[in-house]
Amino acid sequence: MNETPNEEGKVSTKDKIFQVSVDLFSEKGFNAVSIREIAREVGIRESSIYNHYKNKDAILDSIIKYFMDVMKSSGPPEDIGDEMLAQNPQSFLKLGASMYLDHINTPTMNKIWRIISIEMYQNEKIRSIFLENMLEEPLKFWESIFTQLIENKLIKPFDPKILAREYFFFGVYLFFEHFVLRYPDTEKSFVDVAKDRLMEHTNFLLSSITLEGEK
Amino acid sequence: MNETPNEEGKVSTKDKIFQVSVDLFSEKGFNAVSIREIAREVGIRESSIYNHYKNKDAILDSIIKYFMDVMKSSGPPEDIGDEMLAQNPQSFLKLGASMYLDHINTPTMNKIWRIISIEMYQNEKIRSIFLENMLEEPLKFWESIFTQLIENKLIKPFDPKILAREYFFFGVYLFFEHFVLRYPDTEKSFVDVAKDRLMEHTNFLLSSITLEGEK
DNA sequence: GTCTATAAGTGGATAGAC
DNA sequence: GTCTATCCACTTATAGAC
Repeated sequence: MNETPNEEGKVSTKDKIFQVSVDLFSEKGFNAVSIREIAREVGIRESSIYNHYKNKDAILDSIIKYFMDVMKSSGPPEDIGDEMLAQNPQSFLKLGASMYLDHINTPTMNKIWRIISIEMYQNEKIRSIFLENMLEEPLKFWESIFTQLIENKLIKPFDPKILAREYFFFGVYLFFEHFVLRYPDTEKSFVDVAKDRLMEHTNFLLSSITLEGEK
Repeated sequence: MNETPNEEGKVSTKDKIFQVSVDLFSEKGFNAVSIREIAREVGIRESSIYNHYKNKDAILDSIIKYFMDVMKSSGPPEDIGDEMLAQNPQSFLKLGASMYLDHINTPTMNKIWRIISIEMYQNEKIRSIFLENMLEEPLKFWESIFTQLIENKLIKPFDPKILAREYFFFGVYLFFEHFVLRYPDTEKSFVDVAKDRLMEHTNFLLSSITLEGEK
């Protein structure tokens, strides 16, 4: 779980296995990677893997646990402050999305996002993590934001459920495009790509829902 | 390739293999299904499979070929008629999307859509089919539609590229939600689900871009 | 066109020496 | 904690009898 060297300046074998597994799983998918391949890449024999992880599934479990720990420790963007929401909805939508993306912008996290996108269709645990944390929870969050914006008469009174979907599904589309389709073929991180395109989408949405007097 | 019985009232073994493979691949993914499993389900020995298909890859190839043939024979929605486009853009957006979906609405095609969504990340042929036919080509089509609508002064003069994305991303999202996420857990076909939700999206977009006088 | 038999390889996982 | 050696289940695919 620890990617950095310890005090002796060495990376533990368990960490090496973790990191190599993240690399290989994200490239080929969990099933297409063998314990032998991981061991070879780490530089040990396959039987030695079992001194660190009970079995192959346990490696994937620890990767998902790492992912969830990072996501939780980053915290939701709810603490941005009500002042900005009340005074400048434009900035809130733009900044809120950026903050939501920033804390998942490391090479390891980007690879795990890819693993999630690959394994989602067959791994029920991964699927439910995505559904709850990357779909249902954010939709509720943005619905509450749009509800506030409407109550404060800062935007036109559309159905906040529809607004949340129109706003957030574009982010899911970007996720699909980047991690599943790997399109466009880019070396850039998801966050860097998504920020620009989300800005365009946010601007378009805002131009539709901002009250005339506020323009 | 032929799902219906022939004149003797019998389904050929090759067709059985095809259909069973579609069923199994769409449930478990190509790699997770063995030739043995297909043979068992068909009711023959695994060696007999090789009398009909050269190898396992050839089965998947024939499935993709079937998919492409159906897509091509259905034709693009460009022949809907310019009159409707000129006179009633609302109907065009709604009807155009429906027509685009209708010709892919069979149980077999739905299962192949699922296979495509599963194999896209690792099968370069399938990935490029999706990118070209389900992403780039439709985006170009809708961009040309919005360009016409703007030229005819039927909608506000937004950037047609942005409009195409803002309209079409929702369809890609629905694809992702239905075939990858399988959410919500539904027995309904993609088309039936997508039509209703696309209508909502189309209405929202139209409310943003329709000229005030036209409302 | 289907069968039996078998080849040749890869997979996850364990036992026990060091 | 790493190694060698090994097990056994399972994979795709082929040869040849019927």
